[in-house]
Amino acid sequence: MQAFVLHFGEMGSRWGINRTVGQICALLFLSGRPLPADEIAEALGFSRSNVSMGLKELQSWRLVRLQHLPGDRREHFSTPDDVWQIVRTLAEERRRRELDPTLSVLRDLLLDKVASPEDRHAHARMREMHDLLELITRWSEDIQKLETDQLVELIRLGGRVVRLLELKNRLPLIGRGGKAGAGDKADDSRPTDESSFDEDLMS
Amino acid sequence: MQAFVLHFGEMGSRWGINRTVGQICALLFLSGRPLPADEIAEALGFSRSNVSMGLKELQSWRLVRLQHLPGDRREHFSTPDDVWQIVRTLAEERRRRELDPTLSVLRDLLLDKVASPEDRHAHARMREMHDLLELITRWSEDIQKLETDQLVELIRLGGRVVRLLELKNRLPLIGRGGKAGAGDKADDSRPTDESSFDEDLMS
DNA sequence: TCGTCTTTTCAGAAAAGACTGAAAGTTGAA
DNA sequence: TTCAACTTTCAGTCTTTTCTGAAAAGACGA
Repeated sequence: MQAFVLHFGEMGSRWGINRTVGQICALLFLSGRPLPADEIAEALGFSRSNVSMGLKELQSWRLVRLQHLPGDRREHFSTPDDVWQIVRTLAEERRRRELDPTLSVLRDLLLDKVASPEDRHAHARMREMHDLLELITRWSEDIQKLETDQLVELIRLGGRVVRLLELKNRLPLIGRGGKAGAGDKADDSRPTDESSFDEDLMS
Repeated sequence: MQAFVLHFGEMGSRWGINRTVGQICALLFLSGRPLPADEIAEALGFSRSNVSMGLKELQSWRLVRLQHLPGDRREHFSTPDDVWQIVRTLAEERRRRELDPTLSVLRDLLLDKVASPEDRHAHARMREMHDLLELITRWSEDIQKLETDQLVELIRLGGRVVRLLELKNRLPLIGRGGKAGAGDKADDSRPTDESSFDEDLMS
């Protein structure tokens, strides 16, 4: 447990969240029961107030839930039981905090007039970035709608699709170069090379 | 350009990379041509040596390439032309730096003997975490094998699948047997409960 | 080889961030 | 209402990270 908690402390500090927060989260995750702040402070060797800060932060990430145990006035904290739930919450929160604001900045910038040829290039780059982030945002929103077991299957499916394509590439006699395929997405108007992929998949 | 660079500086500092590095990367991305270190320093208002550090860091992330322009002794730097390439490199590098070490720690910890019932629970949690991370690692390795346009299609496909399932749920007359799926979890190898998901998809 | 142009390194200044103890705030039972 | 149990806040300290200028190291042409 020691090692796990310390590792996630380190990991935490590579991300936005700091060591304290990482460790608290790891501890709560491993612990079989909700813990009160003072036990956390004792277990990790942090000051009580530091733990209080950390817990507040974790709550803002929706990673810990506060609950009251009968016969104990102290507040107890716990992470969700399901690892997948934790990861999903984390992903969603990161999207909200990082992707969304970035997209919003990009949208604004794309409204500006292009003047110099230097700007022209920069503008085009921003659009590419914008489109990419929008695609990912949309995808992650969709993903969030799935039940966890469906999500797991979708991930496995992804892997299988890749391996399938890979296999196909090794047997070039089957791969004819296809066209076809009706409109798709549309939102970015360019005639993406379309077809090939889903057609291959579905066949 | 100003705004874009500043924004990515901020974003950078929320991630592991620092403001300087984020700004340098953003600047190179927007700039239509490779830039020498001193131009970067001037454009961003950092000291020459700071830029040198930043570039070194960016190179360790494989996000910038060094090149020599004819007739100029200075080294020039540029990001890949393709946004997708950048994001993919970033993802791969993060996996290497964050997921892999974590998995390795978890694997080690899972070898330890379980003693107390407290440990029992912690052990189980670590296993869940391990399995999840392994699934994601595998998936991301698979994903990396695709050409960019295939990847884009796969992402779109994912979204479409979700919307399809969602639609199906809204028309319960079609949806026979809910949930399904016997054992889930567990490593891989065995014939995963298979069916339910992809069968639904393919039909 | 030297001299010039360029990059890297590094010790320490400056800034940012984490952490603490003390004090103020909150809550619920009596 | 008061008190004790508990939580939060915050000013200040300590730690870490970032950034700089000066100096060393490297590269190239003459």
